[in-house]
Amino acid sequence: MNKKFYITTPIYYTSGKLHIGHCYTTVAADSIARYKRQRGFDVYFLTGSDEHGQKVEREARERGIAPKQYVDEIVAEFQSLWKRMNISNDGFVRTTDDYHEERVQKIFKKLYDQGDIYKSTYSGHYCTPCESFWLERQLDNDCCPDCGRKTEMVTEESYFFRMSKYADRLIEHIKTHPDFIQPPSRANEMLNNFLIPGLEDLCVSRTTFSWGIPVDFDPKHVVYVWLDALSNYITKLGYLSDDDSMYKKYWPADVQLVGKEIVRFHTIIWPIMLMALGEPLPKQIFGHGWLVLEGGKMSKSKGNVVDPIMLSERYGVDAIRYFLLREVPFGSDGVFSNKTLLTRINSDLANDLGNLLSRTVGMIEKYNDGVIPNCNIESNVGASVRECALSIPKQVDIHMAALKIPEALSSIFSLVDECNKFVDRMKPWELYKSEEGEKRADLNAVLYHLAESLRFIGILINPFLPDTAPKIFEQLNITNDALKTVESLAKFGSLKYGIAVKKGDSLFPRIDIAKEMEELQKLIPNSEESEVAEKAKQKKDEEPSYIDYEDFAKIDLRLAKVISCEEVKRSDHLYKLTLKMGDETRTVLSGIRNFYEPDGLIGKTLVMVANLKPRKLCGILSEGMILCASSEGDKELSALTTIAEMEDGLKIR
RNA sequence: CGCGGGGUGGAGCAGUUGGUAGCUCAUCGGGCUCAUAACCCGAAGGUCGUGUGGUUCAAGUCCCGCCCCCGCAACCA
Repeated sequence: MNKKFYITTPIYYTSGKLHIGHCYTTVAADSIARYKRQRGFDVYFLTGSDEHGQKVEREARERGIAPKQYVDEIVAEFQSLWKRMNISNDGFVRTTDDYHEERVQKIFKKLYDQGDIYKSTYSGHYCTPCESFWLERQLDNDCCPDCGRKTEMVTEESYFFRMSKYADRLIEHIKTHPDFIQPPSRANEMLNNFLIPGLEDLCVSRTTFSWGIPVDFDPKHVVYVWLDALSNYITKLGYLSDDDSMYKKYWPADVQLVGKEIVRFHTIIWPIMLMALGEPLPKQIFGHGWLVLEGGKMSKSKGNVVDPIMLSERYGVDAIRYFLLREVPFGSDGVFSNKTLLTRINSDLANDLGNLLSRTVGMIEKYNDGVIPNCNIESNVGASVRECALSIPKQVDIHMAALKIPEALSSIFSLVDECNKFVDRMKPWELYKSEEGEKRADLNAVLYHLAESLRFIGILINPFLPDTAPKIFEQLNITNDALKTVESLAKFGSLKYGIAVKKGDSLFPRIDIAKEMEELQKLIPNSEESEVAEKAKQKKDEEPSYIDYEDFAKIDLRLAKVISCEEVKRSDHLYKLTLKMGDETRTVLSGIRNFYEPDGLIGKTLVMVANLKPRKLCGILSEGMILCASSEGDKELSALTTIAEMEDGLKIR
């Protein structure tokens, strides 16, 4: 009987498109799953979608469709993305699936019946228009940090989960199971910040919205989304159902991959839920780092393409997988930029791996009529290659045991490296030219060792680059499945001789990075900024471009008097201005906090774009824009006004 | 204020229990021609944020002080 291995990704929230970061988590989980399958484990790999909650409800409403219809569309996108990325998940759980909802209700009921969930009252600062509760410290002068309106104290009945009861047990578990939370720094974080200071009971029901799983014995409440979402890991396996054989077989999970932002939920709420249910805890919660965009924050202006579909269409799925797996180190963050992506693809995949296959097959064609030669496998020639090849599987295993995927890949590529050096050292082209039989044997040995090493590489790389490995086998014309297994790596020299190789396309075509960077710039769909910048640059070089008067006339410029000015709490730069424009009053956000004190603005009459499409920023609707002059890099800035004092509301033309 | 992460040759990073400072990319020089202008060899480049601080025979590594960056933390209309 094979050993089982259960691995999960988080279920992703259906409030928008998935980006490269989600791909990272899922590709990592996929590689681990494939790796384990390759070593003979009975693997179950689960991913899915988290579909409930207020945010989804609201988005659906804005689009005028039913929540279910909305999530269906998004989930279809998720699934097609995973298909495209070659994700080999065994299950896909949706929190709107019947079985899930039913089992979550059972879990809730069970916890309630045994007294771990109890009904009580919750009081908090509530913003009615936003339908949100806020904590004392989140408030902005007793006002909602979202919309700025006054909040009120509201008391309502809610269900609470007795987390406090299990806190000590959890602390104990974390301390006695050092592998439970990985990397260990995260465990310290959880202990110091949350567990040791003491846990409060968690409010696990909501009545402020309805898009969720109703509490079956008290249907005006819906189950708190995290309770709902976390349960997916066991509901999918049939927990609390008539047929829980899957659950019995696979639970507890061996690895649960999560992004660092949700480590907290997975290492506190989730284990406590399981303790309360009397179920075993997962063996490991692994909080991986993030793929951050170059420059730190969101930086559309840097012009980085982060749409995984577009990237995979351009360079191939395996190139993207390779980059993700290689670039984010164990437990910390990796950097994404177009340049690092392209450099990585070129140097590792095209120059080293792709080229090695290409030159190997090329030489076999040229020097041995396209047939893999026989050779003495104990010859001195290639001893270092054999040694290297035989040592790699173990290295990979060691790294993978600690989920150090980048290091595992690096080990595999050290064999690629060794082979490339081997070629130069042996100079097969010279061996070929000499007529002596001795050299002929050496040449055969070189060719054979290269081909056999590529077989090793193909097998080892398979879990990470599942499209590439078969291409390697194809060109080497390896058809026997026994020669594609990890078991076959115990011995160097199993590759059959006398078989004709089949030269094929380059595994990874080399990319002209400079050209490609330009292309990418043009393709960025969400970065008007960079396009605008580029166009502006062009214009500078060429003649000025004119707009018609009608174009100008479209802009409704007005004088507006500042009535009030306050800081937007959730921003470092923004002021919330209240402007008077004749009879009308407008709220406008402006990023000029570093240049003016509120008193310096109040009473001033400024120039404002009055017909700019309103947009929400920091949760506040901004209904216009203030015009300012500013120097390069915003070193200096000054708001526009009129030379003579004029009445607010006047049109500017 | 807080909590966490970090500051190592041009860029991105390794440096386990203290013992000659490494890797990838980029740069420069050379070699080779089987290969995807790829591959191989070599070189230059670092007072390891800082304190003429402490411990030590010995500190990137341990201790202390200081400075800076980043995340937690919904952002330039």
